[in-house]
Amino acid sequence: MTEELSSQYQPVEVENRIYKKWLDQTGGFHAVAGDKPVDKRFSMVIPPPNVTGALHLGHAINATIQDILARYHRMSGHDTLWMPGIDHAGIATQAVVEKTIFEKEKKNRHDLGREELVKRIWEWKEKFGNRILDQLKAVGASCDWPRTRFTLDDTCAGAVREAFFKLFKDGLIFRGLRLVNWDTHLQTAVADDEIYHEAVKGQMTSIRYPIADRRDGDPEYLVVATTRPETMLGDTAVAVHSGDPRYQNLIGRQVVVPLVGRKIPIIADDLLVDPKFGTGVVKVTPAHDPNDYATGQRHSLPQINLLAPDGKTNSAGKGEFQGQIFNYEGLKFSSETRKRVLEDLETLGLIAEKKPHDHEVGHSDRSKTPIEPYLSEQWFVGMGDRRRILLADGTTSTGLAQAAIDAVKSGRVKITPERYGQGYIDWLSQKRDWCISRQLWWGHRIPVWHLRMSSTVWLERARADPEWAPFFLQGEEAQHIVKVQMPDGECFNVTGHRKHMECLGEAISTGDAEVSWYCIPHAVDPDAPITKWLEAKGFIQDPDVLDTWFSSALWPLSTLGWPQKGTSDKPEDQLLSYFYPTSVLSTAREILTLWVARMVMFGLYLHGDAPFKKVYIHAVIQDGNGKPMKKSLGNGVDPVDIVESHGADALRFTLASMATETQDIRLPVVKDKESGKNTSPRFDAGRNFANKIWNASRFILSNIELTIVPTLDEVIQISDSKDIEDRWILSRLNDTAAQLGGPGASPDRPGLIDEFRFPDVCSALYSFFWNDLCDWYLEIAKARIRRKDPHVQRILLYVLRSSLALLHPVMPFITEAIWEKLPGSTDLLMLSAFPQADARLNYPEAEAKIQTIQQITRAIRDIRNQYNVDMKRTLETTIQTQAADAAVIFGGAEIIQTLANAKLIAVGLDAKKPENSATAVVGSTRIFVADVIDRTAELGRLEKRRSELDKLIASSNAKLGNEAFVAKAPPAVVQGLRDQLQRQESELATVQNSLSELLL
RNA sequence: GGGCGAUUAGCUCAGUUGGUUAGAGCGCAUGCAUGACACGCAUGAGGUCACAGGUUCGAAUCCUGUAUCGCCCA
Repeated sequence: MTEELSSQYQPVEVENRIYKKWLDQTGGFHAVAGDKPVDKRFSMVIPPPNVTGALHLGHAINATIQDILARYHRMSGHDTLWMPGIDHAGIATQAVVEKTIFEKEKKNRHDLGREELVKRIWEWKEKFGNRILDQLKAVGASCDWPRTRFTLDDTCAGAVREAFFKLFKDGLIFRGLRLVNWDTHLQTAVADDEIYHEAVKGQMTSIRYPIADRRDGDPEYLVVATTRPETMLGDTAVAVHSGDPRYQNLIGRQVVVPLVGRKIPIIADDLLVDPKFGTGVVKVTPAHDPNDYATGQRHSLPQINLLAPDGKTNSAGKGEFQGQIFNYEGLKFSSETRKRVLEDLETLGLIAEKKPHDHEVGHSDRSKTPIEPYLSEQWFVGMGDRRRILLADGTTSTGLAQAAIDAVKSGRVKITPERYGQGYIDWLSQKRDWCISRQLWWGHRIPVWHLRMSSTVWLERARADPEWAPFFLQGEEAQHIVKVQMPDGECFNVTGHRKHMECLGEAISTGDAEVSWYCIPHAVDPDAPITKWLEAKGFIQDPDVLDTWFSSALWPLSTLGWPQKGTSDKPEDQLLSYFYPTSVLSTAREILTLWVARMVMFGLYLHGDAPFKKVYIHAVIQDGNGKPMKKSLGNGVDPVDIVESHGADALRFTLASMATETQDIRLPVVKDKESGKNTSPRFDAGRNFANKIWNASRFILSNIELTIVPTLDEVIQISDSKDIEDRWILSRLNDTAAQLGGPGASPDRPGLIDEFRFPDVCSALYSFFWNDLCDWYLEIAKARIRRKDPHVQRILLYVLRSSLALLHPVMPFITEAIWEKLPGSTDLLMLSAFPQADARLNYPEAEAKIQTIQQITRAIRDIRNQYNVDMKRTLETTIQTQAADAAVIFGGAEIIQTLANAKLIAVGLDAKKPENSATAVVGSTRIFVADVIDRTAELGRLEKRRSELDKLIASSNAKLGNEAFVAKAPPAVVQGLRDQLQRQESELATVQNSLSELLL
């Protein structure tokens, strides 16, 4: 049957079949809540990829890392859940779909209408949304696929409404007028991280503002420089530095804003104004610049918004100046209005100076158009400190941000590499309120119903209609909870408040004032009767949707079933109580703040514990020149291409080898000549290793005739017999298992996988399998293998099975494919036990002896190569050595003779150097190979070694001659150096000896 | 402007609390169709640890400064 195995591993032939086998036999890697203790459970949530996305190397490296962890823990006997899913990615998805619709049908979203657009996006999602999950499967991800979640599905939506209700009830969600980043093309607020900055060529214009009510000695104008002259229409102050002597007596006076004619104050603000820069006078436009906004807050300045949502100047953009009417309403704000303002100022002679000025302008990542700071009403989650907030575990904190800071500071959440913890804390420490509303149609509709009318009407209704009464009569100020009874008797809690949290009595006493009520029904079902009830009463649902990060922040909770105990009432689905908090979150650093911090906040606030114990931040892969991989640069490598060309295991092994703790890693990118696709020679390393595993296994399989699996005891018994190489390879195997971790690992003694040291995991596996097993053990054992020695067969099968198990988390496909061909394999490898190190398999004496044997073998091979002796010629070798080593060499004579193709003529202290022989020196041992002498070459070799030794000995002597060193260095170090010096001197003597013999 | 990271062999990276002759893979050189594998085997060459100071008996490792590259925040 082994003849069918080709001499080169063909991943495409096995990967699909193996993956299907896993799915079939594990129910799609299905995990259920069981009854294991907490330290025998392992859970992760996948960072949900964007529904519009395709797999890139960042996903691939992260999926590899997570899958290594999942498979390792599963094999270690832990109940293991890896929760998959995708993110609806609000603005990104809507923009993509809108764009395709426009290209095909020339219709924009307003032509389609909200309902139709959302329907189209869902259709699009059904069609393309699973592509990235299929790609994750192609790299071998063992996620619990039947539990796949989508951030916009019913379960996640229920969690969003529950979270919103609780936040609102506790006063942590509020409505406010803030400056947001406005995308005038998509007509929505966008987050800071959705903006990129681009240098544009602009102009710095200096404008004269006439001083109002001039007194003697006053200048006629104050000169103000700006790159955005159109914003002057909304100026509400000009500012100077309080210590600036030029303007000292003008502070508190007024200037007239040209074109609009408004009188505005001259204020002193030392934060905004740098007296050394420009004229030392700055215009202040609170509604159109973040710094000016802050200045406006400090000085209680009015905010004049000039911008309509579509990017045109609104009705505030007009006025009268010097008897003339100026009107800019309806003009594009940053282009047409700017042009006209400049022209009008020019005509009035109010431009003092114009000069070119390059500056950075924020652009929307989605529409590629310039961002306008825009003052608008938005919903916010309050991050800052307040009297106290109650967390779900009953403890309190001063605020959401503070709670998340404390979780990391206290070690409750451990971030690896540690240095990233500081960035997380710094970002949260700003405690900036989180704007959660987006003027989009794709996303979680904000669950707020709003009604505005005069307080007298409210009061009339409350008196006349008992259904209205609760809003006025039962509201508890502290909780803002109202119980509303439906006509059929069902009750719903509703939380809500009137604008600015006024108390009801005051509102009514203000007479006919307009009063707004915001209601948030406590209902997980979006079609619950309460919403109909509210709408029948005239309440209208907020048109906006929530920031995508709001639902992402709930991801560890919502996927596990929160606010319920699990995803269903069945015991096996009680995921939240069994798997929360999750064990590890593996992700990229750029979302540490936007996503990770918010998950921690919500986890603590809503469910009383941080959502994960550890956060692992993986490195970012760049191209060979240190440039980030970007579509626009065309320097990206598509992991799916690598799966096709090299196999998933090669991809995984290579990526895991690169997953260091530095911030960035480079992957040299080359274009494949045949396919024209980007690839990298680095992946060859993984492919070659897979091929090596394949061929070694093929060799072993074709040479064993066993039907049952050897037990550990059996193997120990065999290894205790005469063959030292058996003890040696078992000891090496055992050491490798101990390094990686496995069931024997604990928090006190973590293995390399537990410590996220993936490159070390890979190199341990590589050097064991390739160097120890293939290069040495298989070669040593070949003679026994050929003569069908039953002992060696058992050792081979035992070592191969263990090796495959150790390799499986990193290279699951090939190991499973070989495993199924092994005698006695009934279960899947992925469900077998991860090898555990066992002290009985440590053989230090065998390791030391084989090391000596290896050194002798290499020395003989070296001579063969140096003198170009044909491989086929057997080298007659004499070894002159101490008695102790002689015994070892004698014991390993067969190994040396086979591997070096040598014949040992004599070994011992009195072994004589034959005529015309070459000499190799290993410590104090001399190895003579007969009849290959080349005097010149030999002299060269020995001289070179002598000069190396001279230097080393000089350096050792210098250190040991230093009294301070001997006195202060630890005794072990001093002794170690003395021993080393002795060895060096002994080797030098041997070399000298050989040299003088040669010169005779 | 503030913070973080990187700089070690031609390339990509390791190098744990400072301590014996700084390691690996790829690439390179030489030889090899050897009953698992040429995606292989054997052997070898190749490093002033970015630069300049300092601390120390001792520095790739700790400190200060400089340069270059990159990331994050403003």
